[in-house]
Amino acid sequence: MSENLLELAERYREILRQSVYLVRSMEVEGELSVAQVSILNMVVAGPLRVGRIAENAGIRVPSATEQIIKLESAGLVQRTADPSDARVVLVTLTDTGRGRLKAANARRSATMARALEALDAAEIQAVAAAIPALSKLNAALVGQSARTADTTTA
Amino acid sequence: MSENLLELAERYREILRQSVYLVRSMEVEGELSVAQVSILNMVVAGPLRVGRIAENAGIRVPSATEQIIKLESAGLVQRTADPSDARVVLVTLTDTGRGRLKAANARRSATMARALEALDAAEIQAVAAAIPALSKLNAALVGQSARTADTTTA
DNA sequence: CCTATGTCAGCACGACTGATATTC
DNA sequence: CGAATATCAGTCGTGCTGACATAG
Repeated sequence: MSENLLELAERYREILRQSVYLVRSMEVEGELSVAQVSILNMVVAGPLRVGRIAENAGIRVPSATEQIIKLESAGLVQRTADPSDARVVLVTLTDTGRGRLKAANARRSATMARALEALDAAEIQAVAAAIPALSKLNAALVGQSARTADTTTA
Repeated sequence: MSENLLELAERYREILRQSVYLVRSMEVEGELSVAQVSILNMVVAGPLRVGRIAENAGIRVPSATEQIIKLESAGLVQRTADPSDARVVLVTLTDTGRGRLKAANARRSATMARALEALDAAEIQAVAAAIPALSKLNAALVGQSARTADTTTA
């Protein structure tokens, strides 16, 4: 069994490797970057503190701060102090940000959907059926690596 | 149907977004990077020219050159002129490179396999069943973006 | 002379660590 | 005062474009 798992792991790793480059190649001049879309997608539901954004994104707080400042400069989010704790900065999506995010998401999803059209019904079904498992797999990987951050930082 | 495809596209994009960061977080100090492993994996089967490596990796030739030079400095590959065409540089894996690659692959696959163990049998089956479809999906994405490279680069 | 192949130079983006306010 | 939160400064990795050298 561990044998089969290892083989599956290798094959999925290869898929992932390709995907990393594909995601990069989906970037388009003048549009929001993947990093930016990721953050904006997080604050669609409501204001989030910087630390929480970093955690969700799988990056360190300073990296999140940097992106957020860029997004603020572009007028896509707003930074406000948390009234109950002045150390905390809450990031809120602006209307402009909402619009740009929607457009970026639409374009990216359309690109992906177009690629999905190259698959036959059974293959599409297979991808759809795997989504929950892949999501769980990602969660397991997060818990596993858990970065050195937790123990190292601060 | 296009509706369903769009929804599936969105969900898969989310998986992908997470994966990009997870791949990064799998990096370990002092070990080969993803970029390097990718290239080394290509030359396991035999010598490859720089242009071909770039193409396989989904990067531009200068980027490939840079990585390859680093790998050569580290003694993991060797660059030799193609006897039949002196413009061509052939990249060959050294024994050292083979060893280091094997170790890196083993560690990464083990990490992935450990995460897969968090899944139940049905979920593992779902992932395994989706692999060919995902592979095809990646291929479709490659063909689609096709980068501006082809027409732009001299 | 024109094309193909690869390399060099310089740049952009996005992550990281370490150090520093500010607030609790 | 120590811990938590965010930011600033400086660095690194890895990609890109444009210019260039060499070979076909």
